[in-house]
Amino acid sequence: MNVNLKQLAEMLGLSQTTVSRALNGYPEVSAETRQRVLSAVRETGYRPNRAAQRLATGRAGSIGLVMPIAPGIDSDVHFGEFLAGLGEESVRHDFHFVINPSAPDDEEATFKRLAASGNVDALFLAYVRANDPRIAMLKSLSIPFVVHGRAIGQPADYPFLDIDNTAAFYDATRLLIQLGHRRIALINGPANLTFSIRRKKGLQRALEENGLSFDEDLSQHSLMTDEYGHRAMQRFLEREEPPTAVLCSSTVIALGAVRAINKAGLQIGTDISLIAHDDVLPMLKPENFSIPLTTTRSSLRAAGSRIATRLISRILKTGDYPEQELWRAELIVRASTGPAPKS
Amino acid sequence: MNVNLKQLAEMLGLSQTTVSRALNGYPEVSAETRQRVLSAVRETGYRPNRAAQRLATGRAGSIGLVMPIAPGIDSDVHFGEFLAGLGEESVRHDFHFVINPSAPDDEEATFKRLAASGNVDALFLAYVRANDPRIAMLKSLSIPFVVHGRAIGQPADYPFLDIDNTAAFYDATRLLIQLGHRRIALINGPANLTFSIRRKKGLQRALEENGLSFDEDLSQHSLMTDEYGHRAMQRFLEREEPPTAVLCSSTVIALGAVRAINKAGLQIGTDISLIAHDDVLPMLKPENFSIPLTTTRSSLRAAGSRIATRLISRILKTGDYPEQELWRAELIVRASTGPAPKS
DNA sequence: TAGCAAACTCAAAGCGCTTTGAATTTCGGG
DNA sequence: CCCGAAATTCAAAGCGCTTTGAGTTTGCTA
Repeated sequence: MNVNLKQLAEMLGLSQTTVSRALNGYPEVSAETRQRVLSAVRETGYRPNRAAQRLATGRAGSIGLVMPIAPGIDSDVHFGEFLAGLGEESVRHDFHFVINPSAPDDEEATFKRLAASGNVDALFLAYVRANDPRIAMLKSLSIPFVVHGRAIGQPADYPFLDIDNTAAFYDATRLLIQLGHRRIALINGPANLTFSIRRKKGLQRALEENGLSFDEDLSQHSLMTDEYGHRAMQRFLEREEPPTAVLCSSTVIALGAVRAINKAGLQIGTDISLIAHDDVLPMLKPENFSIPLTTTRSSLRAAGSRIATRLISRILKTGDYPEQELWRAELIVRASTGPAPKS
Repeated sequence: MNVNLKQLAEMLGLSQTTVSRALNGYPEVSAETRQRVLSAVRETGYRPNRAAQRLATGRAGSIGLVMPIAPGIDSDVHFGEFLAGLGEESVRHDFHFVINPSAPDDEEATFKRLAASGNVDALFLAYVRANDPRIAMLKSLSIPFVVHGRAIGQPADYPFLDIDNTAAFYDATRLLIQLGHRRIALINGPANLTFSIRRKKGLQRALEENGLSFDEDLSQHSLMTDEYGHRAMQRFLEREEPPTAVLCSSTVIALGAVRAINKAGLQIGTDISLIAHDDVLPMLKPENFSIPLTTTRSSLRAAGSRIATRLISRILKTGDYPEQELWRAELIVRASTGPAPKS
């Protein structure tokens, strides 16, 4: 049914070489011949077989991701948004992704398999953990890669794109301190992920620089869902001296936190201040909360798009991009922050 | 650096044939030889090149998806959850996905390209539209596929998995009617998607069967985000005779609707009843809403997993699954539904 | 009109694997 | 101790493409 190069060439009375060259834009084909080839392609609906192309060139036009998955593991909203960013850029260059699901304890092996399979031209790693062994492994793999995030406790000598999480939460905390807050709580992402660690550090640093002490009990780690946000906030509010302000690592967490605050009959922005990190999820905009949320903003989608750009330029050897980028999150003040209540 | 089959065979003093057979579990290899081969693989870290394998066998161990994407298009939370389901099952069979981003108006061509590329063994289609031309196209493609959802206005003579959306919203509406509600609003998904159309039909049918008329003005279509849910609900509440009950096509929509209701000073479950469709997103559980939500429930993730199962069994020609499945959503009554207020 | 570079086109090799059909070895029975 | 069947192993072809190195035309210049 489907035509292949050989048949196409035969139909045209040309050699495979010429047809291939005509298609791939080589200069040594006469304009007339190229036209003939192109219109034959249109008529027959010829599409080159990617596997063969891949085998011949060593390039596949694809980016590989490993998706940790297991019956118990929840999907992460943020993943979809990131993917959208990757896709947005990839589609321009006719690239695709190969997503390899993997049991969480088998991720390294999956990466290796993916790289060796020849199915992908580049790899991408996210959800970086503190001293992440996967990075060293990627470096050993001789295939381009970009890390979204950065490890901690090992030299940053690999290509990455990260946001300055420490600075983001440092700034947020400073704002709260300026408003008079003293007890500032944190509902963070999972404890082993570096962005969580850095955000906590940002909070801690700002507190200490202002002569305040960091209270470990006011810091919670959890999955970034509504439910956990709610639970954590509830627990904070049950304390003898509840915090007067809270930082949330995601607007999804904030959702639950806001609910807990409302339930407790407190008013956001006056009784308690809240700042969330905003990944710019289209599903959930901080400005649409009943009390619009003050946020540290950095678009996850933009990050995805940028990483695709860099990866693709590496593969195609076009353009020249910095190997390491640290984006600054914007602090956007809305109504959820206000002066600390007099106590 | 990486070994290939030829080198491996050379090292072992065997032919490529034998090594290949040993690896792929063919019976005509002596147990001893097989052991030698396997341990050599372990030592060298040999991984077969998938592109070559693909070229030789015609199979790749992959499922192809087309992801519509463009700078303006929002990512959909539901997509990630579905992917998790697909992944959960795929990982068991060492399958992967090839995701091809595509401009929305180029989807058909992208499907064709994907199928012809030889990169995938099966295709998957979601977000079915009313009279979706993509289905006819898939049928013409001679590659297995499963549709998540069903078209309307064309024979259902293709493999699909869908939930009975009509029945779900019919049941939900009946419950509301039994509770005395007469003005029931609907905040639905995009107007061109078949699940939206069917849900509306369910509502309509239940109303008419009970001698109530369907009011087109009480039905809104929108993207399934918090923001649109909020906006739609707000508009409903501004009417002279606001509805006493509302159906939401997603818990994400419900989120915004609840907010609008609260803002209007109304009490959910007494002043106004709400039923949402629950895709079982881990991020947002209906039982955790401040007033737990009555829902029609059907796990999107389970659907993804099931579709992967069917697709893979088709590819591998193992097992035998029904070609068409219509799942029933469960109606789960919680606190957000109550008797209609006396007016 | 010969001669030469430039412009085209081609045949064939090779990417790494599977699989066919044939060759070789092993083994039990006569 | 030979023979045919069963058990192993192998060489080579082929999957569909790119690319090298060489061959053929064409268009000018001298």
